[in-house]
Amino acid sequence: MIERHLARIKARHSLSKEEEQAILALIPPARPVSRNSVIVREGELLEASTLLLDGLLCRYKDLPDGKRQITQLHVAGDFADLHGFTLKRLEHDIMALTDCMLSRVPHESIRELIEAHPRLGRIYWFSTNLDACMNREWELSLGQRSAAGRLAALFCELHERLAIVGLNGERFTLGMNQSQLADALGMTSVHVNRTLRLLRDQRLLDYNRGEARILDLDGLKLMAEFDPSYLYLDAEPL
Amino acid sequence: MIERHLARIKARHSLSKEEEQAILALIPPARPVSRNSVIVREGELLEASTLLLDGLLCRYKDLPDGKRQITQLHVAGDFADLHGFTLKRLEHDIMALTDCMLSRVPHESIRELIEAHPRLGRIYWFSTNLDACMNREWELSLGQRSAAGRLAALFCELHERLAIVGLNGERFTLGMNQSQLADALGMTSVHVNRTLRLLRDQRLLDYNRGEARILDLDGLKLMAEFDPSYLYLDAEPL
DNA sequence: CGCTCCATTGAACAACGTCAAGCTAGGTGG
DNA sequence: CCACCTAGCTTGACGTTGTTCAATGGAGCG
Repeated sequence: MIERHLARIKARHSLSKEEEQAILALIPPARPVSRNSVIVREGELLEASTLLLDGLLCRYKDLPDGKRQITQLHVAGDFADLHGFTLKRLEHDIMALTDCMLSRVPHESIRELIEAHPRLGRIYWFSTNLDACMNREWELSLGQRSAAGRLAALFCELHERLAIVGLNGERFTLGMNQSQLADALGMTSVHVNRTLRLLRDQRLLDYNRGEARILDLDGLKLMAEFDPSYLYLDAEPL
Repeated sequence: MIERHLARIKARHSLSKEEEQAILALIPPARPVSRNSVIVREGELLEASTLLLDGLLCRYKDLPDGKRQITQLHVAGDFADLHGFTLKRLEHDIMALTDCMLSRVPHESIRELIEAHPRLGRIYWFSTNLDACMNREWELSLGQRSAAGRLAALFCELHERLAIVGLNGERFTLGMNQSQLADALGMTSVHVNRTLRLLRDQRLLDYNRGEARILDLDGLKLMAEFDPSYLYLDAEPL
């Protein structure tokens, strides 16, 4: 499953044999983590970053009054908290949305890797910048798109990102219930339910108990005004 | 005005004399840019990053139907597009909200700097990760806070960030009109106007033609449920 | 069988957007 | 100095989107 991480990188940058070997040597054996486990707590001091090899994670922030915003999703191949390498503590939690396989990479190893391979340092820096691009796209969604547009944009993004690591297809498992979708999209679970029905009635998307099925990808893209350029699938060489 | 950039770094990390000198040597003389100029266009190939020494910039994304989301503001001392060092092209525009002083730092110089000073490399990586923290905080605002809460949170954040570079005080110039505030907060200018009146009537904030005056900072923080930990003013050593 | 979690639905309501009209301040030209 | 011009602010009336509250239903599981 480590190939998914390599695929994620190679979708944007070429890797020499040496670089590829260095990355493979970096990654310890994965361990399973079950659905709904909190992987990283806000404020906790970190000495390693978590690579997601299988399953789905989310980052979320809570307000004192109990409101929650899911700020990002992570699919297989993603480093969930590579930003922890420089931040040392996160300002959000990270939770497993499905059963997952995780590998903990010590910051010390990352530091050695990028000192030996400065270009890999820039590639991983790129990777955290790419996360920020997705954060900004979600800001656009939350601020400007309608409820249906936000839902459509979310599924367009996931479809693209899963395809990169070979998990493409019109069906995929999200594991999120409607209440969690609501927390990601800045709406209530009741309204998520109604908007999902709307999309189903329009034969765009079917979502049932954590299982997504895309019925009409072009229709979804149109509804979302989706432009995948923020995913940098045609990145410049580093 | 270069001290503002140093102050921004030093608010989170110590700098040795050598590192400080290396940064100072990096930064070319600033040039003025007038209000409403577009500094960087989406998709444009970048060979330098822009350091903001005075004034205010914003990043924004547009949808095909004309809706605009301002995803981040930059105050004096910020690198506006350091993420361009690895991304090479941005997925958003950058525009001057006020008359500004800018310095263009070639990517080649940045690369030499961080190869000579790996710790500065990590500090600048931290800086782009900090930008992402603000993006996530804005996601939280856009998704979960009320209109008044979003406005309050924006001004709390700006007050903190300006204080870091020595521009503190209850008054400051934003230069944004109500329509631009609306684009940043995911609402309409009409609703911004009404919400500003609400905050003025509650003696929390006075905003008049681009000039902000904070009347009751604690009250604003309460209204925003503001927690400044995402600004990392107590960062761990790198 | 009963429990629990989640999805679904309806009705009332609140928040925010839309449209349109006036208003104000500051700039410009005579 | 005044007349006018324009961008942006303000306000009201009304429409739409999304929320709240509460009840019902369905699926998996011990």
